[in-house]
Amino acid sequence: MVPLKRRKLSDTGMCGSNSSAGTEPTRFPQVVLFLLERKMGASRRAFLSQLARRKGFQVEQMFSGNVTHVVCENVSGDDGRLWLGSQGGGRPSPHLLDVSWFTESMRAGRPVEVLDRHQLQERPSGEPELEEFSVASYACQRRTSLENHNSSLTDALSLLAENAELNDEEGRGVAFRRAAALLKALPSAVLGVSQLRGLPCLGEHSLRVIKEILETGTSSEVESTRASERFKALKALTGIFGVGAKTADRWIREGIHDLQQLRASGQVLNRAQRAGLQHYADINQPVTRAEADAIQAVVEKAVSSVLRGAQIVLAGGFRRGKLSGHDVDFLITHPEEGREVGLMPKVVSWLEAQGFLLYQKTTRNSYLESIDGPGRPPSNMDRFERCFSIFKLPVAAESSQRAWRAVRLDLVVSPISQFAFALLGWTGSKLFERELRRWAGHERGMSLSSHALYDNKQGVYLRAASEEEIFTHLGLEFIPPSERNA
DNA sequence: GGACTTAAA
DNA sequence: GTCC
DNA sequence: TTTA
Ligand SMILES: Nc1nc2c(ncn2[C@H]2C[C@H](O)[C@@H](COP(=O)(O)OP(=O)(O)OP(=O)(O)O)O2)c(=O)[nH]1
Ligand SMILES: [Mg+2]
Ligand SMILES: [Mg+2]
Repeated sequence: MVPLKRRKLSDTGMCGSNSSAGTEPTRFPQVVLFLLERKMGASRRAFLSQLARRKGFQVEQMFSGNVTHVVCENVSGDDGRLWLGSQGGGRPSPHLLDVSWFTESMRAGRPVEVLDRHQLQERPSGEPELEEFSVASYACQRRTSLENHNSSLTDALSLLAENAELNDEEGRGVAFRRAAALLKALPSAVLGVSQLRGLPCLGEHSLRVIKEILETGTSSEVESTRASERFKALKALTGIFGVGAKTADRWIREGIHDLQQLRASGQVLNRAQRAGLQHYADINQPVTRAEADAIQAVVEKAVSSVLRGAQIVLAGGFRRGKLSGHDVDFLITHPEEGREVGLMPKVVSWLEAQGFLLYQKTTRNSYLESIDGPGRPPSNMDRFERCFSIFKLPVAAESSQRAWRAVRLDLVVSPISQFAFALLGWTGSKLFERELRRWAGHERGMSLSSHALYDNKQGVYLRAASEEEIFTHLGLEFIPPSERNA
């Protein structure tokens, strides 16, 4: 029913455990052991290390060129060699051995001769001990916390995704986004591509990039893209609020590659772009959680002074637990359906009157519903839904400096009947939202937006008073906000 | 060879 | 680029 | 075309 791809993961696990010094003098100076922690586990590694030292073996805590014998458990030969290569070789290669060599040597009280059967096999030896590790196809079927065990890999794939998007190749972009998101969801660091073959979203190209990074530390494609003039120009220009991939591409074709050239060009900018250019440096500086909290206090004051009982919720990346973001997102509602009507212009006017808004664009909601709709009266004449703004946030500063910074602020007003959809839609991540909607359409024949969930087969809207109810409608396990960081 | 999230301006 |  |  549910698309699910299963495969074994030969787990990893880098060094970093602590253990006591040797208890006996070294009896076999020609043998220096190193026990690979990955898959063996820190406590078993410590136990085996101590055992070997009591028998007079030299066991190194850290891998170095002195090591002659590397002992592994449940690690494939490919992955073992990959790990060895990543240690920066150059010296004669040590033996890569299965734990069977170790146990036989302990029993014998001396290092036994290395035989073929001791060499690391292509297949991990303790097959039954391998934990089965399944990865669902859709990002909305799995948990993705902020704890990322593969950040060098996901950074690389995310850059390729960004580059595709900047070049107006959305399909390619989302493919790399999905590949990156899959690695973000893994419970441990990837050791070798052999662990990944068979997983969804990882094709030839992504695996090639991953392999190169595991073997050399970097990807030549990623680094050449990062260094390319086109990528740098696209990033600089789309860093302007109101400038997307197509406008940036046109400007580059006209010889405009940076802000200086743009200012000198006399290009006619729209209002959003003029504001974006004026506040370029501030807007491209990360917003901290403390700044988000400070803005929340102001927005709460604005909202409560124009409508008693109205409620405001921090959404976006901060609701997912991020410590910084590119903007701050708030949802506003009222427990009594309809009381929120006309609220957005009032809140915006209050903020403007207080001098808090450097820029704002308020957009009307023309969302249409039928009698079976989400349960609110029609007539959307004065339903203002969203406000994209630039907030003037007071900050501590020297007397010679300005005492504020610009922060992108998004406000959303939602009727309580649609609030769960708005909350789900505005909590993200962006990829998580796309995957939810793709799941809804492809697997359930439904259409999900930040206003409603529509059953295309029954021809009815499905009501929901909470995010949990929406997941239930979709036949998905509930994923809490902190686990939606796909 | 086509889909790839959905909606507003 | 990946999947169907 | 850009934004969420
Ligand atoms: N469906 C859908 N939702 C989106 C899209 N872009 C953004 N959203 C939703 C999910 C986001 O978490 C939420 C807020 O957008 P933001 O651009 O502010 O992203 P977010 O807050 O996650 O990250 P940030 O820390 O601000 O960089 O809006 C989109 O293209 N489609
Ligand atoms: Mg945000
Ligand atoms: Mg936002």
